[in-house]
Amino acid sequence: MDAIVNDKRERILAAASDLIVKNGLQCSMAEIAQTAGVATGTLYIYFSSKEEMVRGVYQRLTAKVGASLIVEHGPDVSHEARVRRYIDDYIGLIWADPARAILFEYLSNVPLLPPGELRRLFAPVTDFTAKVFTEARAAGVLRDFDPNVMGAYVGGGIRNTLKWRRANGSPLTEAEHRQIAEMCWSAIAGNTQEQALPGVADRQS
Amino acid sequence: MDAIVNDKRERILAAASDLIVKNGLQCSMAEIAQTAGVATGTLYIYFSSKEEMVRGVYQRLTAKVGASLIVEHGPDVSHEARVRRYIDDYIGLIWADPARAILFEYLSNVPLLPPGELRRLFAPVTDFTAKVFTEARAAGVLRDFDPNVMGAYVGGGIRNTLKWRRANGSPLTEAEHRQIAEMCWSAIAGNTQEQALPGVADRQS
DNA sequence: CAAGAGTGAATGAACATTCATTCACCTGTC
DNA sequence: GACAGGTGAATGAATGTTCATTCACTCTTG
Repeated sequence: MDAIVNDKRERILAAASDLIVKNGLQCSMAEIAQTAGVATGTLYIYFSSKEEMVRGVYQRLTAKVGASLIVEHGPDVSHEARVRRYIDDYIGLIWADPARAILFEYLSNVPLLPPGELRRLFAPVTDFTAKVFTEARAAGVLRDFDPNVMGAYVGGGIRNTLKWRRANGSPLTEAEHRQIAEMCWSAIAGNTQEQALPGVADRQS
Repeated sequence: MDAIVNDKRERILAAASDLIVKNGLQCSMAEIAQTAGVATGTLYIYFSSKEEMVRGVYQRLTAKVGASLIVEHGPDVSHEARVRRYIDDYIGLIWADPARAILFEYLSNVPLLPPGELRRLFAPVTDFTAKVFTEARAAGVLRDFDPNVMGAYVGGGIRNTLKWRRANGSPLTEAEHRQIAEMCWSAIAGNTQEQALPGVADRQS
């Protein structure tokens, strides 16, 4: 019962996601229903309108992003390691599923969803990012810039780099992954030269 | 005669740009025509279809971007200065006109314009970026990464940072501008340590 | 210079199509 | 048989595109 309800809702959102990636928001409700294997009218049982269904698609997306980025850190994990972990997870997340990345980029720039609403739906992720960056900054690990600015810079850089890279068709090598992470870290790392920590992996020439 | 023709085409593209920013690609041809002060049928004199008109809008955009970023450098301008100038121009360009930035971001992610076509239309700008970065890298000023990767990273970082920043409503201070430029430079600057400048404030934890 | 003929950009009402939304009717379950 | 979830054809509004018509302007001719 409840499982079926959720299953249908999930299938509708998955179908809508696919078609939005392919054709944008002009994809028809009939096509979405057909892809999901339900009748047109069923869409309106789960969502009051197309616009609200799109909101559901975006929300589903933020949930997955949050699941990939938000992690609990034990007290033994250094701030630098937390930030580096965040960067790695972000790169992995964006590269792992091209369709998801395209959908995210598209919906984030569509006039239908105003910026204020996007920020509200995305709050769990941005809050986590702000927390990690703020604490790292307080520990002197990051620059003395606004943590939100640093978060936005790193995220935008990663997404745009991988978007360009995706067009190439070839897989992302481990070396490239490391290069991008290095750019991210250099952009926001604090000026305090404590990188000469004993035991911590140091950057090769 | 010719001036009038260009004037009308220009007015149509300007109207379309405005309405796309406001309502996305669903804006109607009738509305665009009305905003431009012409009849509906006139649109089809200058463009064979709505899709081609959108292409025209994007092309008009790339022309403006190119005009802001592409500069001739004399032989006395150092490679570092060229890259820093590029970063500054990019920040200025994106911040100067919010509507233009939104339009650019939206059209760059719309399924109607496939990535291959976007790259083709944007080639003059990316070619210039690649040239500046490639030469700077050859001079040892930049990291030994793919110049296109570095260009994409910096551009994406700037655009996303300013997009987030724009939502705040407050103007961009000179200090913020410098901070963003610093993140860009640090991300791509070569490892050759000529930045060990004396007098730089460093805070030790 | 005057007048007639020609040109093609501009127009906007009409057309065909597409599409979000609705609702009368199923179908399985208790 | 009552009820809830599900269905898909019907509907009416919206929209991209067309095209017969207008008209300001230019060219030709007497």
